[in-house]
Order: sequence, then C-alpha cells, then structure tokens
Amino acid sequence: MVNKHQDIAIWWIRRDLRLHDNQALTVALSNHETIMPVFILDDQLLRNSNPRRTDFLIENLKAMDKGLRDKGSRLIVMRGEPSICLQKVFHEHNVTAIYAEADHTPYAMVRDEKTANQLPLTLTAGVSILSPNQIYKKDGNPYTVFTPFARRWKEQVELVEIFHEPLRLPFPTANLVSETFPDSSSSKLFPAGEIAAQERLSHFLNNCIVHYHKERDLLTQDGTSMLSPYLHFGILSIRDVFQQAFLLQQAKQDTDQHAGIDSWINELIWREFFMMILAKFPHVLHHPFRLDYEQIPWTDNEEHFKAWQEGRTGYPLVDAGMRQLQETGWMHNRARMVVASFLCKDLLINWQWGEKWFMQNLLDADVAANNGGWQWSAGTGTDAAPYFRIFNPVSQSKKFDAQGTYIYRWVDELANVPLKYIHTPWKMPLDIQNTSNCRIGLEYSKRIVDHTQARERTLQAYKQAKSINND
DNA sequence: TTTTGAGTTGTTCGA
DNA sequence: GTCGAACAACTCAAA
Repeated sequence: MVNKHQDIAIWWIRRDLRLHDNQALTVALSNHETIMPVFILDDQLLRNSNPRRTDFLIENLKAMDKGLRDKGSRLIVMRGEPSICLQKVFHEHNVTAIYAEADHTPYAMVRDEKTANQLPLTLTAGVSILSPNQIYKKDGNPYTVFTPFARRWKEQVELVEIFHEPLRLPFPTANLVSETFPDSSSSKLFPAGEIAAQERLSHFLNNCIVHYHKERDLLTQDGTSMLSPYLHFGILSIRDVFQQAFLLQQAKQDTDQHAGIDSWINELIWREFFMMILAKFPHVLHHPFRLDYEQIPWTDNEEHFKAWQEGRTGYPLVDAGMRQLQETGWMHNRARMVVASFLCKDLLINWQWGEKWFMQNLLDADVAANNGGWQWSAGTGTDAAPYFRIFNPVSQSKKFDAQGTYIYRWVDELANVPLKYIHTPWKMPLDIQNTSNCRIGLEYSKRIVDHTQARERTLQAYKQAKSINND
C-alpha cells in the first residue's frame, strides 16, 4: 500500500464528466487522501458555445454533482479564467496537486501549458483510445491518410484495465464555495448523466451495432449510435466504449455480425484520426489542410448562406437536415454530408462558414471531428474526396430516404406533398401544389440553385484553383 | 532512391 | 431498370 498524502488534490474536470473509467480521478485517488472535484466555466469556451450545448453541459454537471454526493463528495463549480481560478483554490487550501485528462486541441494545449507553468498539473490519457502522440509512420512522421493510420492503430491498440468508479470519494473538510448552477433546460433527445449515456450505449450494442454497416446511412432509422454528445464531453469513456464493442465482436460466432461492429469501430478510429490531425497540423483550424486549395473562388453569397442555415434551399433533404440541426442540436451523419456538400459544392460557399455554423449549433460540436469532416466535404483536407465527387441532393434523398420519412418529419410545408414529388417538389404540377397546400415559391422555397449548373460551376472553380497553384 | 499499390461515404453517361 | 466505365491526376506509405 502506497502512503497517501494527507492533503488535497484537485480533480480538474473538463471533458471527462464521468466517474466511471476516469484516469485522472483514479490517479488522483491513488496518490491523495482527499479529492476536490472542480469544474471551471471558462468564458473563453462558453463564448464559442451556444445555449443548447451550454444547457447540455450544465445538465450534465448537475447529474455529476448528484453522482458525487452519493459518494460523499460534491462538485465545485467556478467561473473565470482557469489558471486564475485554480491559483485561487490552490493557495487558499492545502492543495498539493492537480490532475486532469489531457486534451489535444489547440486551445486546451495552451490553457494547460499555462496552468502547468504555475501549478503542479498532472495530465492523464483518456480523451482518446490511443494518444495522438502514439501513432506514427515508419519514417517518424504523422499519418495524413486514414487507411494506413487505421491499420497501424489496430496493430497498436490493446485491451486495458477499465477503472471502476470509486465507492467513496473523500471530500475536503475546508469551507469551499461553489457557484450555483446556471439555469438550464434538459434535452429530450439527449438526457443528461452517465446512466442515461450508458443505457444508450447498451441499447446500441445490444440491438443496432451488428446492422450498423447497413443501416447507418438510412435517414429513417436509428441506425447510428447517437452517442456523439456523450463522447464529446466524456460522459462515456471512449476506451470503455471501444472495449465493449471489441469484446462483443470477439464473442460473436457469426462472422456476418462482424461487419457492423467493424464498421462502427472504424468510425471511432476516424475520431482518433481527426484528433491526431488537429494536434499535428493545427493550421487546419484556419486554413485548408492542403494550402493549394486556399485559392478556391468562393461566392461569399450571404443570402444563400442564410437560406442554407434556415433550411430554405428548396432541396427537401438539405432543408430537413438543417432544420433537424436547428431544432435538436443534432443531425444524422448522412444528412451532415449532404448539407456540407451542398454548401461547398452547390452554393460554392467557403466550408469554414459551415464549420462555424455546425460548431455553433451541434451538441456534439467537436473542433477536431468537425473540422476534419468539413475539410473532407470541401475536398481540401487529408485524404480529400476527389473534386468531381459532388453529391446530388436528389439522388441522395431517393437513396437514403426513399419513403421521404425524414423529410416529412422535418419539413412541415411538405407534409401533404405526395411521395412521388417529395424529393423534387419543384416538379409538382400546379394543381397538386394547390391541393397539397405547398406552392413552390410561396409555402415552400424555390430551389436557390440548379444542381446541374451549380455542379458545373464548382468543377470549373476547383479546376481554376488548381491551375493557379500549378503556375 | 525508386517503384508500386492504393486512396470513406459519388455521379453520370451510354450500352 | 441495370450495369460498368469514366471521371484525373496526384500523393501517400511502405517495400
């Protein structure tokens, strides 16, 4: 038994809002008698958040406080600049160490380095399954292509011990003041707390994951895990989640069922890949990964952008996706690709506008994954889609929402439009427009661009950008 | 150093 | 309606 210090360690909670499999907490507990759980409402981060995501965060902090109280502890919430907040508690109490889960995003790196220069901060792993500093090519450089990265990742990954939540968590006797929780409202779609998150995970692993490869693209089904908000804030432990999926796969005799699990694990590796890309190539935050794509002549059309944001493009699937985002703070992955392709390739609007809108509206907004996804869609990123690969919003609609269920669900104006016209309402004869109470240009928007023409324009624009660079 | 094989998610056209 | 080829060329990763 290691001798523990009779002093206080701060467990600085950031993107690890959980007691289960929490490495920072576990390390703190193994070295110290008394733990002070601290969450800091960082104005710098909150400014870039949005009410819905902030609500989700607050609700989860409340759930966490409740969980802590069951263990004889509680959550200390502070507000302000993190290193200043930490200095304050550090010097007012007998604190000798601070533990936190490392975060490899550019903002977090600066924040933590600043803090570590002033205070004894120990960072643990946990934000990803493997560290972004763990996977390199044979020549020692980071990967920039997904497939070889994934191959290497799978070679290196191994099963590790999962840390159970502590039975009791000794809290300091000191007189500690916490901010009161700001008002917040809860999300129906994403109930707060570890228990709700674990229930969703179990449901997915028990019922959906083996079909994941076939159903994840269908807009009508709950074929996706819908875990992203929980994973972003670390309400679930990513390595626990991975290991459960991995063990499930080993247990399956029927190799038919492996395809779904494989496919989902691959998505987790994409998450790791984009975290690594952002950590190793931070210029992607403000520039294309490939700098030669800086020259694309974007249209900067504010009206088109507004129509896209509000789901008034006249393309039902695009509008359905954008309204799902507005109303719930979440969007189906297939819809994300369709609306992203539409913004970049049909409207020829800078992917960075879309990236920002997603950051401002998604509950799961994650700077690394969001940036990676947008650069992929725009064809400016690592492993970029060939520039001629332009999604057709109508064929995507027919293919992945054949019965129009998703569109009917999110676009009210189209409620009475016959299925025959649901993907292309502009083709409705006038009498049907009248009987379905959906006149194009009145109740429902006219198409703001013609896809065929827009496609040609984009092919030219990308070609031009390329030739400028080759001169 | 050179060579070789490969690269998330698509669309269109024509047989 | 279905199917296969063309769409372009380039860069990456590893041998």
